[in-house]
Parts: sequence; structure tokens; C-alpha cells
Amino acid sequence: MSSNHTHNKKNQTLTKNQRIVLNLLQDSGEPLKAYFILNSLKKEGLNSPLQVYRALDKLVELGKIHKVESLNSFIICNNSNCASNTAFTICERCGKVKEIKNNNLTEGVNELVRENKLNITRYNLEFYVVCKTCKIN
Amino acid sequence: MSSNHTHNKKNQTLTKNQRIVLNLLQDSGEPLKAYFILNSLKKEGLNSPLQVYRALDKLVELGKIHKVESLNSFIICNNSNCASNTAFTICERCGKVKEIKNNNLTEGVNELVRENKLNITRYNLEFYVVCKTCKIN
DNA sequence: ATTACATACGTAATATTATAACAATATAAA
DNA sequence: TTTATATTGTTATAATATTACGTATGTAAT
Repeated sequence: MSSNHTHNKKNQTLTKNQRIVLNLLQDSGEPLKAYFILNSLKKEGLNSPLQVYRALDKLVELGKIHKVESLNSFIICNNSNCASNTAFTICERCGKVKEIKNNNLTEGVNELVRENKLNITRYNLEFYVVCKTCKIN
Repeated sequence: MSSNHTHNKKNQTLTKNQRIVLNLLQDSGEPLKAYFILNSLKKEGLNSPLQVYRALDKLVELGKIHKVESLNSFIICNNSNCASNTAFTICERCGKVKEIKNNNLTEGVNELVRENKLNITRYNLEFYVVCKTCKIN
């Protein structure tokens, strides 16, 4: 009856294809491209692009992963309550992508959205940066 | 010596291909896809995707147009001083895209960026909305 | 004017990303 | 069990974007 149990239960509702795609993204932590996922999971029985895209679509819909639009890539969701909103930093030098968690920035964006009376259903924010590691070097 | 003259001067530095692509996007005002642009401009002498993509790349670089990443489309820049930053609302029902101009929202985003000490070089913000027209109907 | 350089051009081929169409199967609900 | 819904597997194809190559053009320095 741990929270772990609940988490497993949730994942059990996923189909085999959905689960192996999610696992790969989870293990990687990085944004992966659909055809890279396909190639990586050939041995697990994924044979066609559609199988990958269908799994990805479903996982995006469930909020378990996000699409990084400007990279045509998919990344695990690190933010349990981000719903369908996404906010990333993308390092222009090394390509590293980080999801911006519920902090001042997303709080602030929510406020701005309210203030501006925008009828927002969801948003996708991509901030291009030079990450700390790259800045040093 | 009007401001119009300056504007023309600027456009004169564009090549033929760049100018006809820019004109199409200007006249349309909507986000257009590369291959739509290609088909539209066949009569003007554009024959290959590469000619379109090269013109688009240059125009993006010059800040005259923007790419709407999640739509794989390109739209005229309505905001003379947006540099390489972009902020759009995209209606989920009718697909209408509007560039958010220098108002409270982008001001606020800039502030948030400063506050959070993010080393931002540029950003791309996509807000999915239900636009006024669609909301009524 | 001539060289050197960068930029842009045209064309063909190809790579990458994503979807359509269809028949079969599994899963959940009535 | 019957019905409805979602998912699967497969083939084919559409849509988006880039590589490679050789040529032409514009610009600036010599």
C-alpha cells in the first residue's frame, strides 16, 4: 500500500508497447527521437514507426512524457503536476534539455496568463540557454 | 526619405527568392508550411524545397519571419523588436496564430527570466488558446 | 581589372519525421 | 455473451527537411 504500489498500478494500465517506450524514456532522461526509440526497441518487438508514434501519442496524452517541439523529440515528464503544460530549457551548445519544475517561473507564467485574461488551455515554453557546464568551458 | 524608403532599402538587400517568400508570408499573415510556399511560388520560379528552406532560414535569421515550431510553419514577424524571441497564441479550434506583441506578457516573461537568473539567449513561447471567435460559437 | 572570398543559386538525390488504411485482436462494459 | 472501445501489427505513403555538388553572383581588397 505504499505510494510505489499506486505508481505500479498506474503503469499496469499501460500496454506493453506503451510501457517499454516509457521505460526507455525514463531510463534515458534525455529527449529521444521517435526513430531512435524504434531502433532501440527492435529487440523488444517494436517493428514499425506507427507502433512507436502510437505509444508516444498515448503517453503524451497521459502526461507521462512531453514532446519538445523544436527538437522533434520526446522526454520523460519530471513534474508530476504539470498536466499538459510544458516548460523547458534547451542548451544551445550541448543540447541538454531540462524541464522547468513548478517554481517561480511557471508560477509567474500562470500569473501572467491570468493577468492577461488569455484563454489558455495549455502552453509550451522553450527557453534556449547556455547551461552552466557549457558556460564554464 | 520616408520610413517607407528605409524599409524598402532593407528589403532590397534580400535576394529574389527571399523576397518572394517574404512577400507571400506578408500577404498571407498566417503561418504557412514550406511545401505550401513551394507550391504557391512555382510560377515565380521556385522549383525545389531547398530553395524555399534556404530563403526561410535566412528570413528567420534576419528576424523577418518566425518558425512556429509546433506547427512546422512559418509566419511573418509583426513585431519589429522581437529579435529572436517569439511568443504566440495558437487557437486549438481554428488554428489561428497570433504573435503576442510587446505587452505585459512578454514584459513579464523578461522579468521572470531576469529574476530566475536563467542564461537565456532566446525563447519560444506557444500558448494554446480558444480564441474569442471560437469561444462564441 | 583581377583575385579572393563569401553568399546564393539550381538540381538531384536522399534522409528524417509522421500518418493513412485495413484487418485482426484484446479489453472493458452492458 | 454481446457490444463497444481501444490497441495491435503491417504495408504503404505522405510530409518535412537536409546533403552533396557544381555553378553563378556579388563584394571587397589588391
